[in-house]
Amino acid sequence: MQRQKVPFTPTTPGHVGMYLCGPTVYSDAHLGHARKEVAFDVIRRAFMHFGYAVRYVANITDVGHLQDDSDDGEDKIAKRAALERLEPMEVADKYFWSFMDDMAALNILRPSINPRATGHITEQIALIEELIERGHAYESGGSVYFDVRSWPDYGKLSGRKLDDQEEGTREAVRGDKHDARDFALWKNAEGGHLMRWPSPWGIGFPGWHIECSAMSLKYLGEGFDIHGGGLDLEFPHHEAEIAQAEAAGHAFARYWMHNNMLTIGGEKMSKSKGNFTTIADVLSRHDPMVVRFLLVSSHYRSITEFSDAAFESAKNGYRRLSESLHEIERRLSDAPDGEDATLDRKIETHVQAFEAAMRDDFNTPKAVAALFGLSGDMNSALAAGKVGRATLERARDAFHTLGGDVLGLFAGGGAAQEDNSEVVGTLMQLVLKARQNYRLNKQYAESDELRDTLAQVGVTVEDTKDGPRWRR
RNA sequence: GGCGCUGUAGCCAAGUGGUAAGGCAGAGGUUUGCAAAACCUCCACCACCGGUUCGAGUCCGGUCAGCGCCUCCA
Repeated sequence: MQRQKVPFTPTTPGHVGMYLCGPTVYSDAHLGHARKEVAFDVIRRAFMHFGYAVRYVANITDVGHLQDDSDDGEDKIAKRAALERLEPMEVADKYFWSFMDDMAALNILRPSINPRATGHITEQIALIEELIERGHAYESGGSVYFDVRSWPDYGKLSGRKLDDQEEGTREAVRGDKHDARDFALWKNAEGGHLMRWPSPWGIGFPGWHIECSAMSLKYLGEGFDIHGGGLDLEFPHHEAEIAQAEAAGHAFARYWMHNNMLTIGGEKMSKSKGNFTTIADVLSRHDPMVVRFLLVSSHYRSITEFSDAAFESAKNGYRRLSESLHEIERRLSDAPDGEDATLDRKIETHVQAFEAAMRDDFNTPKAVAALFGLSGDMNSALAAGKVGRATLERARDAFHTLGGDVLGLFAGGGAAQEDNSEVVGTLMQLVLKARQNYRLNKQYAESDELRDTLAQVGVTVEDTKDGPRWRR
């Protein structure tokens, strides 16, 4: 708990246990979620690349927590349920599955364990009972609260002191609490809460923070390695998780990692501000790999600004990399045997630069730069002539391993033409053949017209030594 | 008010005290029927003012600007 970059040492050699705070499933996920998921997915992939076995636990919050601390506050899932005329669990499942679809599209590896809060009510109640026994929590009016005054360490993660905090409106909603800053472990479900469970304190539902303490300890064990999440969860969510676990006598996460926020026009993208773009919306307009590339082009701890220009830039940059890889693969078909020692050394240099960057707090922008270095050297060499098969294979493998396996780019070969039907492919062949005939007859007006028309619908035609090529 | 972060080229974005990675955009050239792609070349008074140092974008102090958390938020 040093609030700085430190070397990582796993609890169990060769193994890494990671817990990631997942979304509350009550509406479509937005780009901010994508940023977080991609950031930690890359971290997980990097550990795997360096030979660690990773157990990756990412939870789903499907209990509707309160909009605020007042007892009559509506919970988000219930609110949505009323709006969509659905059962609360129907809402949770609907957005759970849409979240899963988004993650799959973004090429996020599936979690080893994907626990849901509603499936771990027993564990949460057990943890609350431990806290009451140890005198760090108290029951009041059918609810249970954590007594922050009883736990001096409260605030150590976010570096704050209780007495410095602004109290403001929270005084007004103190309710049953002894101290305005105490937070709920269990809430009385009076007032018609739809999601409710029996407990030693009556019918109710768990507080927001307790699920993560209970589930991470259950699946990763005491003193597990890494806990991650968005920087906006550092306080109070993660602070509360630590207090709950440690006050109950359980060693908690040893390393904390927080991804920084996405901004639009300099302002944080957030649900409450309404200035967000859903992942589904972005994916309808952009190649998911371009989205990933954009996210990975800035460091996870930096604030990242989003704009149309950023997407345009990412699109062109990503194409440069994937085209380079494609060219290598094309050249492989008639490559001469042998290798090029000088080029091999350059490839090795870039591979090492990439790995060094990833070892240094997962510096993906630097790693991406190494990929561009690899691409540049290969393009240069290929422009100058033929390159030996062994060297081409080495470069291709580097692209696949680093860009593909570690950064998660190049999924599905990275081909932008994958979704093209057989019909489109056949039509394009005919059009290109017709255009070639015009060109051979020097009827350039006609051939250019075909090319221009295709360009208007977003199809680019390129004439190469090996014949015409097209892409979208 | 408390805690914390950021300010690097037109845009995005790295940067461990030793004369500023990378990408996009732009300019010139090679190639091309013309393009596209690719290749070659070019493109930074590191917000401002002091200080420490042989040497500071990097450390310290201050100023200005912006942002985040302290309430649900990735």
